[in-house]
Amino acid sequence: MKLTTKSRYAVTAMLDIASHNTGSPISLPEISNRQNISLSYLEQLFSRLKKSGLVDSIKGPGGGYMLSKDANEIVISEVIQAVDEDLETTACNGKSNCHNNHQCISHNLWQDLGTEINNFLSDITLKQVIAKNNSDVKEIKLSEY
Amino acid sequence: MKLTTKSRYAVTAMLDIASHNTGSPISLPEISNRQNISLSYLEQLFSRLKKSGLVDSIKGPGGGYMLSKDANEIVISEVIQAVDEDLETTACNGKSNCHNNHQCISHNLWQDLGTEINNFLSDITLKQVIAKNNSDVKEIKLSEY
DNA sequence: TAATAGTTGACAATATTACTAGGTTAAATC
DNA sequence: GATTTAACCTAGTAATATTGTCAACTATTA
Repeated sequence: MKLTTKSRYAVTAMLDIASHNTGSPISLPEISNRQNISLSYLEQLFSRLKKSGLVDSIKGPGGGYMLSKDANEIVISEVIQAVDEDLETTACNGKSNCHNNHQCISHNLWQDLGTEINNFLSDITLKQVIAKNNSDVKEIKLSEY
Repeated sequence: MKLTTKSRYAVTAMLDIASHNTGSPISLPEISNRQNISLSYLEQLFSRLKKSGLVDSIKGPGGGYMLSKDANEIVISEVIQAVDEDLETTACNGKSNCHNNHQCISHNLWQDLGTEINNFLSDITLKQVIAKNNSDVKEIKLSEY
């Protein structure tokens, strides 16, 4: 699980579509204006999102992108994984060139932590984030979902 | 909260020190060998970690770095924040150039999510990660801490 | 059906960040 | 005091993120 501005842009854009879900597609220029993300960059991100099957596209005037499934079926982690390839696993992990125990241990520690973060982000859907926001609650608490 | 290889290297290195805590300092060449992280890169990371007050250093032969406080007082999030400056907050956030509501809403959505991730990583200390690993449990579950 | 404008899609160029290489300074041992 | 080991500093290179430009496609409209 990698978490950068790229991830944030992708999630933000998906949230934008989800919250403007009127049945008709949302164009990238719209999202670019609303979210202050460069159009070129959005195009690259949505190329990935489409390849991952998270959005469908329609060309021409009135076209744009739509969520491929319902907003409560798309979790944050899959959006992130669509645009940010995973962190490389360490060279040592499971391979023969790891000579001492301590090395593997430390590597596994981080891997487990990464898994945990991933689980965390797999529990939150686009819809949940938006619903929570609409209810005017300042802080989002996972336990409250 | 930003999560990259840089973060992972820093956390791994800190875990390495914490798990070899014999009172005497740990040198970067040691960590470099055990964790397969380039020495030069470790030096840069530890420059940040020291500035943030997470480690103390001793020069010369037999020198190295030590945790500045106990391993159960250092949480994962502060290690990450020491080496990876925070994600820039969006240009719109709280400023006058945000003209429509949707924009701010979407920005806040991500910010809240970021806060939540940060809270999550603030609940886990170096010591907890190591203890969990020593107990031979495959998966780490936050609820079990 | 031809022209036009809105839109996705592909590719090059720039900016930022990750990572490496080499040298300098401080402390310890011989 | 010379040598070794380590932190510390400065610059360079490689990779990635971000932006800019242009081509290809599609619906509308005349």
